[in-house]
Amino acid sequence: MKTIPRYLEAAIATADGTFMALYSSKGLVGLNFPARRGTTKPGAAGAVPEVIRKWHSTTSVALKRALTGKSPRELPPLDVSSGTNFQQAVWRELCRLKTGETCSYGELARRIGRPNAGRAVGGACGANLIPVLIPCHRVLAANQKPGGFSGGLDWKRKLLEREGVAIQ
DNA sequence: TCCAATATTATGC
DNA sequence: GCATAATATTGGA
Repeated sequence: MKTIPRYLEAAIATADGTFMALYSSKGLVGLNFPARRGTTKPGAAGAVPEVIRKWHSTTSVALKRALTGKSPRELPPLDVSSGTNFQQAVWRELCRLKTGETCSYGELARRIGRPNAGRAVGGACGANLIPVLIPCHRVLAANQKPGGFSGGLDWKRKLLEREGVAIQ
């Protein structure tokens, strides 16, 4: 699962910056937080297949809604083939969380049938390539402690706050 | 195959 | 509260 064939990158401009979406032939593979400086320019949009343009449109809308604390109406197909079985199980479970709902790593582990794999769940969340759309930010540690976040704890706090979730 | 690292959790001081 | 041990999964030597 290291083989990264060839992905297509497309930019999504939001009020919080320009996100970078990564697509494969199967669907959305990854989503990156806005890079500090001059993000790589939106590549040649002309070479983008029709399907991906549609996905990108859906992704764009879903992302913007998610950023404002609302649940996306529609998600593009997610290509999670880059993750292990365990990770995919975790991500699938994450997608079940509704806006404003939170869950602990331990509880999440329990839901996927690995009651003691809380730590591994943390690892799976950290390996999540599609933050925001796969709500890894809604996962807190046991005592409602913040835990961590790939794109920076700052984002986690901001996202949760917009969904009406207060964290210590 | 083994070793080290982790966005955890439960327990003991 | 802080330090320590236990546990699951992953990635690399």
